[in-house]
Amino acid sequence: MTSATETTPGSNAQRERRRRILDATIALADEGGFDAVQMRAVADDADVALGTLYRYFPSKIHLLVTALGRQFDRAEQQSRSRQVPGDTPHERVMHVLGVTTTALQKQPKLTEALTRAFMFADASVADEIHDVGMKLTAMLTHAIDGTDQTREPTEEDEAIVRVIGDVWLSALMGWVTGRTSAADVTRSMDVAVRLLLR
Amino acid sequence: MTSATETTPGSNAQRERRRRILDATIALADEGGFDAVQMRAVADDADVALGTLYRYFPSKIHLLVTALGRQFDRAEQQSRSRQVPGDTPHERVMHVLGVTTTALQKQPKLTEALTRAFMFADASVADEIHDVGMKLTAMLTHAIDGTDQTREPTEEDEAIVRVIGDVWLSALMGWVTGRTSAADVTRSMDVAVRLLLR
DNA sequence: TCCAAATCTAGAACGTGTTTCAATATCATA
DNA sequence: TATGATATTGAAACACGTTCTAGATTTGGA
Repeated sequence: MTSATETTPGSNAQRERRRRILDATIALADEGGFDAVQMRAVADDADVALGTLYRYFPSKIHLLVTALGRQFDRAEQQSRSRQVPGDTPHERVMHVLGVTTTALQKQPKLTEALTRAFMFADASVADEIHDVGMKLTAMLTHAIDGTDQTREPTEEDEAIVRVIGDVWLSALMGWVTGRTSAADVTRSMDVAVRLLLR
Repeated sequence: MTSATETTPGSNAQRERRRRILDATIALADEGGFDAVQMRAVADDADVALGTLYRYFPSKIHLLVTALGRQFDRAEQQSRSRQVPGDTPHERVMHVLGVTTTALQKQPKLTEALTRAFMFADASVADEIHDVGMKLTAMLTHAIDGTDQTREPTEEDEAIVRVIGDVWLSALMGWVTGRTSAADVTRSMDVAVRLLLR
């Protein structure tokens, strides 16, 4: 038994199963969105029994929100190191939002699946949701303050970041449900950021 | 055939059926929330066949979003006439939000059902969603400007109203999914309004 | 190495949103 | 009023999330 490949608990075989499940989830979501992530299909593709899938993730929502967390981790790792370009908080925040929105547009089905799961999550998924919220907050706060650390994040910064996150979620909701366009998302964010960071 | 009881199309019997369906929907939602609004139960309570229910409303989401629109109409009628108290836009907006949030808290199950439907609605419900959005926008714009009509709603007013609506939806989402408290909703709104109307 | 406990598998089964269909009822009009 | 079109009914059937069960298989400790 080699060890320490991950911090996830369980035996090697279990970590492997978990990875296969999340990979299958992302692949199915990327192809067909929320509806295509069917529990029987995930189990089949991941080569586990349906009961096992439910042992690892107690519901489709848990499964998708966990997958969202993993995606967020990867995106954050990519962006954390780099300095955010832009001379003002406004410019930097819009840059981060722009880059992210562009990335989401490239995998619209996946975005739809993960966003819907996030919206539908109830109290039993509070931990995972909180996790995702923290990562988003960290990303935006980092953008407001810049990497040069000229100032500490103030309480006001945090409040602004929360409002931006809310507007973003609403905009994403409109987009993934097909009621608005991706350009509308950018437009909404631009207006909100202009109002908040002035 | 007496006429002109409503602007809704169809025969008297059809308008009656439609009303019974929406009444049953609201009653079930008020008692047990989103999950309790089961299509078979709605059909039974409204004394129509399941197929008839689907002829009137093509999905559970359409049904609930239409019910939401009806509730909004009633709330709007109540508030439209009255002058919104408060000397500043901030005070007036917070008053409207406070009154509405209090009302929603009194029927948490109903709020949960209608909010969830709103969040889940896809493009096929765009018209109904747009309708609800317009009503909310009108209410908030009215509050910002006051009844005394000292000024026209500016483009900025409209942008602010949209952002407030977004924050409100996010806050409601957290509350109806049991992840945050009703007090958190008020707090979120207060912070957002303070940031936007300064 | 052997055994008990934990885990995994295959598959059936249940609940609820949605679809479908044949039979019946209602309506609008000639 | 008769008749064809339209609406309603009742019931069955399907899809997918979820639960449950009985029998392998794996695992970890004596």
